[in-house]
Amino acid sequence: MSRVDKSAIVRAAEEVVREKGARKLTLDAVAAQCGLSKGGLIHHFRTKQSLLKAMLESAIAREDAGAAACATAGGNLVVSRLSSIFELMEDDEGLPRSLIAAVAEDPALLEPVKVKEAQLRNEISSSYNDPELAQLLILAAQGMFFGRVLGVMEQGDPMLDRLRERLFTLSADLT
Amino acid sequence: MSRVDKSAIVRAAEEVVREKGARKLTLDAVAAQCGLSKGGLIHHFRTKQSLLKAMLESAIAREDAGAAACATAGGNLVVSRLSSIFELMEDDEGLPRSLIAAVAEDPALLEPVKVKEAQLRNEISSSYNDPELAQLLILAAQGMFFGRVLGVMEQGDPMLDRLRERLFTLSADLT
DNA sequence: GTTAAGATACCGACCAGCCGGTTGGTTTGT
DNA sequence: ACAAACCAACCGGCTGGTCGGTATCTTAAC
Repeated sequence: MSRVDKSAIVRAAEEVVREKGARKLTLDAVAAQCGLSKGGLIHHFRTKQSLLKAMLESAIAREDAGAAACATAGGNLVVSRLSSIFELMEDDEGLPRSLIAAVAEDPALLEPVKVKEAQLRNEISSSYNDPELAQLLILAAQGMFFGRVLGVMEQGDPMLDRLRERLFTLSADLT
Repeated sequence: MSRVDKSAIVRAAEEVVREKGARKLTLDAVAAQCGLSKGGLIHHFRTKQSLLKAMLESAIAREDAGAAACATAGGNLVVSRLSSIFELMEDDEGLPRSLIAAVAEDPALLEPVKVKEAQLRNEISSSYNDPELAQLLILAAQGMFFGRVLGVMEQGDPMLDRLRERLFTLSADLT
């Protein structure tokens, strides 16, 4: 076996991003963070892009888990999706922004996100009798997500809470 | 006077981004694109960041002009804003994505966007008797914008058109 | 139980290309 | 003549990736 496994490396990479920002996500930095030499790191991820991909997949998995948890807790599809988006908005500070930066520069990384999103759209289309409205609610939440994560919206703004509330009440009315 | 002015340089930079992507937006490339040496370029923009800032401001100005045009054509505030967002979504291919990448890595560039957005929120708050709903409509459009620009949503999707339509009908009902 | 052999994990020095920015000079406009 | 515009060679740091080697583990034959 190995002293470190891939998931530990991904966590280390996330840590680096959180502490130093996307621009400083360097192979040396990641290696140092998880107590590995660059050679050792490269042994696990042959290229930086593959590491980015793993980070993206990890993030997606986490978000999915959040949504699933809320879904079993009784929320409908849209409500649980909204919850997971807002949750993601709260806890991690700089990680989402950095992932956005990475993705914006390399569209190839998006593939997994794309399929997840397509799945979600299908589920919505077949679950609600006004799927467009349901879609729009999620899109609004995603808009808030980007606005918040990129720093356009202040987090202290009470407007933000009101909008969040409103989204939930609107989505509760969905059938 | 000079053979080239700042706006020409900004246009050249946009061209580079559109052709080669954000990662390849290098001072040499921009200089070459507008027939200037790197030294000559640096004479106009002392640092790369200042060039990025100019690009951002130019983009904001364009989007504002679009919204203003629609506003004088009779649309209400939200409608004109939606129009300008969708317009931006259509015409430029890789530019918005690259600007997003730049901004995500350097939050300082966001300041102008931030104030514009704050202004817009204020106007909305005092113009509609359900400002939250108006906000949500714009946020949904922005969500679509990000989804489309980052490549998560396919542009051929008929769902996209339906959502756009729906947003306009909803915003037409605003008072 | 021991050992030989192969594979896997890891190390760290090194390299080559890229890129932002500097500098010292030349041209061009007034 | 003076300044602004511009040029082109150069520098230095950073970074992704390579490479030749060592250490640790697995397997299996004896």
